[in-house]
Amino acid sequence: MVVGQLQDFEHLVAGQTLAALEHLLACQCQYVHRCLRHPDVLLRSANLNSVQGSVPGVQLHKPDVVDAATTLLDNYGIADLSMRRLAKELNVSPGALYWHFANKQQLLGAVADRILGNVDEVSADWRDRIAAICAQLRDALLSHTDGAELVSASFAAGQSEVMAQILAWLTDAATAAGVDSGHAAVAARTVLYYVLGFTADEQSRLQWDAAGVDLPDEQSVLGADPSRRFGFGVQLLIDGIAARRTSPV
Amino acid sequence: MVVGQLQDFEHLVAGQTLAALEHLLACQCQYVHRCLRHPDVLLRSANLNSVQGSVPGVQLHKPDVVDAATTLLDNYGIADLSMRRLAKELNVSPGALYWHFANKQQLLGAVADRILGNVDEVSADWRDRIAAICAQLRDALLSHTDGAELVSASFAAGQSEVMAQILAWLTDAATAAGVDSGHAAVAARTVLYYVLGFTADEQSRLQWDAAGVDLPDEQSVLGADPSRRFGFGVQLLIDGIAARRTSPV
DNA sequence: ACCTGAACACCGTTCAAGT
DNA sequence: ACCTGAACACCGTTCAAGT
Repeated sequence: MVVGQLQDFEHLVAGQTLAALEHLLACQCQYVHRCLRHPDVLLRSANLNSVQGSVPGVQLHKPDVVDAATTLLDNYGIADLSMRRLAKELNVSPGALYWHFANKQQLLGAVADRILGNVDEVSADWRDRIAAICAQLRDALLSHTDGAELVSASFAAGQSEVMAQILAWLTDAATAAGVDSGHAAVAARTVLYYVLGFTADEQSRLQWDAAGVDLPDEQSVLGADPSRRFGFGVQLLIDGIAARRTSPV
Repeated sequence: MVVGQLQDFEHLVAGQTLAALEHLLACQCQYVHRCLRHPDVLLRSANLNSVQGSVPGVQLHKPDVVDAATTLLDNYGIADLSMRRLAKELNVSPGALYWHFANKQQLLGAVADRILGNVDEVSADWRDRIAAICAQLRDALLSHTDGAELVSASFAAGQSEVMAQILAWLTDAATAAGVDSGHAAVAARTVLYYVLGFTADEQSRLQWDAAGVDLPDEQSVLGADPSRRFGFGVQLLIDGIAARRTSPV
C-alpha cells in the first residue's frame, strides 16, 4: 500500500547511526527535521492519512492547494508530489485540482513562488547585491526537500514569477556593473544557472547521505564547507561580470 | 491511437508559413530536418511502425537499444522517450530492456554519452581549452532534440561518463589557470552549469518556434545571435576564473 | 461556480515462466 | 543467456454529469 521508494527510505532512516543523525541536524532539509521532531510522520504516511488533516466538504482554494503541495514536498520529495497524491491529501478527486490550476506545471510554479517567498532585493553595491541574492536564493532552495530541482524546473518552464523578478534584479545589477544591456541578461542568467545547478547538486548529496547512503569517493562540490565553495563560485561570477563591463563605473 | 502531443505538433508543422519553414532550416534540430527531408516520418509514426525497421527475432544488443533511443529522441523528443515506447520500436517486450540496462536513468546516461561522442579535448592555452570545450558541448547538445535537457538530467544523476570526463578536463584547465585544486572543481562545474542551462534554454525556444509557436515579448537569451551571446557568457566565466587564481601563471 | 466519477492513454519496474 | 506475458502500482488530463 506504500510506495517502494518511501519504504526504502523508512528503512534507511530506521537504520541510522548516531553519527549520521548528528549530521542530519546540521542540514536544513525540512523533511529530515520533521522526521526527527515528529517521528510519527512516516508512520502516519503509511496509512496515507491527510498530512494537513484537512476536512472534506470545505471548499478548495488556491493557497490551500499550494500549502498541501509544499507539505507533501517537504515530507516525501518531488517524486511523490503528483496531482493524484495531492488530491488524496486534500480529500478531493484529481479532477478538482484542474479547476484551480491549468496543469501540473502551473501548480509547481506556484509552489516554487511559495518557496522563494522570502527572497527580496537589497539596496547596496552591485557586487553585494548579487552576492546577497545568491545567498538568499540558496537558503530558500535548501529549506525545502528537492527545492532546487523544483525551482529549477519551474524556472526553465517559465512558470515562476519570482524567478523572473530575481532575474530582473540580477540584470539590473549587471547593468549597474557596466555590462551593456544586450549582455546583462546573459550575465544574470549565468548567475542563476550557477546557483540552481550548484544547489541542486549540493541538495541531492545532502539528501542522499541524510538517508544514510555512503556515496563513492568524489565529494566534489560538497566536500568540506559547501557554503565557502558556493561563495567561491559567486565571487568568480562577480569578477567575471566586472571584467566584462564595456564602460567603466 | 497517436499521442495528443504528437498530433498537435503535426498540425503545427502542417500549418507552417514559408517564412517559418525557412527559419526551420537554420536550426540544427534533427527532428525538424528529418521532417523536412522525409515528410513521411510523421505519417509512419501514426502507424507506430518501427522507426528502425528492426526485425523481430534478432538478438538485442546495448548499442542497438541506444541507437533506437537516439532516433526516438530526435524524432519525437524526450517526452516520448519511454521504456515502453522504445521497446515497441525494437519489437521487444518492455521487460527485455531491463536485461541490458538496470533502469531508465542508466539507459538515458548511455544516450547522453552517445550524444557527446564527438566532444574531445584540445591542447591549447587554458582559455582556449575552456572555450573549445564549451563550443563543442553546445554544438553536440543542439544537434539532438532535447539534447541539453537529457544530458543535463544525466549529468545531475551522475549517469554520464563523458560528462565526468569533460568535468575533469575543465578542472584541469582551471588548475592550469592558477585556481587552487580545492576550488578548481567548483570553477569547472560553474562552466558546465552555464553551458547546460544556456543551451537548454536556447534549445527549448528554438524548438518552440520551430513548431511555429510565437513566444511573447522577452526574447532574452536568443534574441539576435545566440552564438555571440553564448560566447559572451563563456568569456565572462573565463575572466572570472582568471581573476580567482591564487598563484600567478 | 465548483466538484465527482469514470474514463483515456499512458508510465517504470518486476518476475515467474519459457526457450 | 535472453526474453515474454502479465501483473503491480502508479501517472496527467479530460469531461459529462451532478450540486
